Amino acid sequence: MHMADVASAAGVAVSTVSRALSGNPGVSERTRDRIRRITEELGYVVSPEASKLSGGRTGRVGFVTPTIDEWFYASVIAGATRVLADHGIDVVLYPVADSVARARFFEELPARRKVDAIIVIAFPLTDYEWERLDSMNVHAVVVGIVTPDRPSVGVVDQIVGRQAVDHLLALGHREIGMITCVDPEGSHYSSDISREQGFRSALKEAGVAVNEDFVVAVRWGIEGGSIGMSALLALPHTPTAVFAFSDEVAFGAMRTLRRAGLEVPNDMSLIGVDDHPMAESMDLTTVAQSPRRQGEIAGELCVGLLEDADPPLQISLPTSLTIRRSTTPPRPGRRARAKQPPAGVDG
Amino acid sequence: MHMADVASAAGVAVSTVSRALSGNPGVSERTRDRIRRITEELGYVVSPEASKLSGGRTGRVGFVTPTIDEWFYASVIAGATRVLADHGIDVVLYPVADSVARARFFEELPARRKVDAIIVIAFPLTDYEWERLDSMNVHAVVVGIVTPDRPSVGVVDQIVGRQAVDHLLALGHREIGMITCVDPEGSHYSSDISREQGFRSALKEAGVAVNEDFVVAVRWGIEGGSIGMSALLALPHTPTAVFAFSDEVAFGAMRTLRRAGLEVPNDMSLIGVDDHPMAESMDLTTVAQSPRRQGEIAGELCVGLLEDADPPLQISLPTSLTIRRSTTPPRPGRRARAKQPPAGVDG
DNA sequence: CTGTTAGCGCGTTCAT
DNA sequence: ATGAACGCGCTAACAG
Repeated sequence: MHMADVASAAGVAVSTVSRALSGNPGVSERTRDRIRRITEELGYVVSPEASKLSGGRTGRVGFVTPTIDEWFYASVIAGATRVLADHGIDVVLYPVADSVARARFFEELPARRKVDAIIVIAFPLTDYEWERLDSMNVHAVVVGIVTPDRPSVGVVDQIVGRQAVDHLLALGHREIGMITCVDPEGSHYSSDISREQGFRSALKEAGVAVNEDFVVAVRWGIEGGSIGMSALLALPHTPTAVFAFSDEVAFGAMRTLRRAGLEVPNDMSLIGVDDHPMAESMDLTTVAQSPRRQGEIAGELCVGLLEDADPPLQISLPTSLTIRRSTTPPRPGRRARAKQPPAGVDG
Repeated sequence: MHMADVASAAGVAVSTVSRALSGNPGVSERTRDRIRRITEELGYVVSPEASKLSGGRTGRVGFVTPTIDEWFYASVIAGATRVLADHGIDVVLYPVADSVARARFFEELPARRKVDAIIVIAFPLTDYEWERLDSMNVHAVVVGIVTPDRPSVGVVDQIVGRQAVDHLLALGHREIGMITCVDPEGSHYSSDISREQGFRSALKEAGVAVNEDFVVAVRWGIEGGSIGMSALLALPHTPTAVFAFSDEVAFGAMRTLRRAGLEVPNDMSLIGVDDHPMAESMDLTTVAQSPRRQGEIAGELCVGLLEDADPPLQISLPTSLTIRRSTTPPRPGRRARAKQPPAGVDG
């Protein structure tokens, strides 16, 4: 079943069919409709390969992402995929889980010649990596981090940190800790640095000195959060409130607190970032963002770029403080102190 | 930069370059190595479009999946993507979130001519849908549900139900409820039916009659679980233990219990399915499965099929009971009874 | 508005 | 072991 079959069935030339199907001008509406109908009846579809080969687009957008199965990344991909699907664009996945895969991706560029655009999720590229990406000669957009000079959409992580800390300050907390994240290989996500900056500047403006013991860096995730809180509880003097890098980190922190026999928020206030689906169930106060929405906008950005429109280049989305029951004013005289030794896994 | 450039740089014909790069026989190892080196130096990559057009594969596998941003699906995709990437195969996403998108997918078959194989995640296809899929003339594999006559990998949901209920029975429970799931449009996931079958047959074999009031069907997810538990608590006579369709459903159920002032497991034992990343933190007893592993195997199945190997067709993976602190023997005389009215959202 | 023609870049015969 | 030539199915330029 080729375009020629449709052409002869319609009694026209292939070029007419091509024009009709691609939506290009130069065909009468009558002919176009007839050809569409016949195409339908015959169940014919244009071969994307042949189409691309002779000058068209690939109709594909590639996603470079650290993981697929974590909430943030999955949500971004889901949002973008929905939007792109509406435009008939397929999404191809290029996971770069660790530094080896990452180096390999930018070295070999497996997406070369396979996509019309690349979307990079939430990790900062080195100059070399940008150079490689640019060498592909396709559009590139960053989602999750607003990036200067690049089409990008994300939240402003300094503000995220401020919102969280301002809330704790407003409640009366002065001894505030932070559990931030580094990736297993020691590099940074960029959001970690920015959120910590927000944390520090909010405290500074409030005239509160940062106790460096209160800032711990762990591996991202529930387990990391659990370990981070264990470290804080081991301090001779503990904070009365903790800002966790993300909700999942906060969940881990909650686990450690619970297993230590401590109550949130009475013994310790806790605030996260994301508004993860579980946050409501856990009564976790958080700075909400919508990765799904970010993905959708990234998709729209891509579509705009591909259509040679000139869409706005840097889009920053607002985040909002969502107050639940994990934060409360500090209780004078009450201070977190493990009532039971933390379980082994938390140490 | 085309194959011709590599050919002239190497002083050979394009056909030789083609053979060398595609790994086909008919080239001396010396020549092949030299061509490879030059290809590398020039940064040349074969055009997948042109390659496919003249008889090759697309090098792509499509995923038909209800969602991308839920843990189970995301994990399957992540597992498969990793395996397929090792074989140089790209993954393309075809989300079918609702019945409209689903009907449209099988009607228009947007994946036609774009992939070498299709992987369907965890939903049962109708005869018509299979017919459409088969009309694409590519391999199709099902993951999540072991499917007769089709290459598939999954767990046996009847056994899942049995494992859960047997555990509750062994603890001494006799009044056991189940929160199962239907999709928002009333159709079934297949796993729901099978797990309920397991639930019923386990009870039957133990000589315990099923109290039909104890079986409630809700929409999948945390919210659904919350509503399901509210329904059970509203009963004049409540179960002492509940089997939730999945961990996320169980999390919702836990929320309702907590907000009703009830304790798990003392007032109610609760068991889920999956071993979701949050299950450990929530101390949830569960029947563990590994969607990631299922995805990996689905990927391997695909690779085998594409390489004309004949891999095993139906692969069922074991599930294992993971006992945590959400299940305990029933307390005689103690029975779940809301101590506070459930919060509005839970009603 | 429609038909004809010439590539798009590569795999694959068939020769050599 | 290597080269030449054809065709994969389509789009774009040109001709009518």
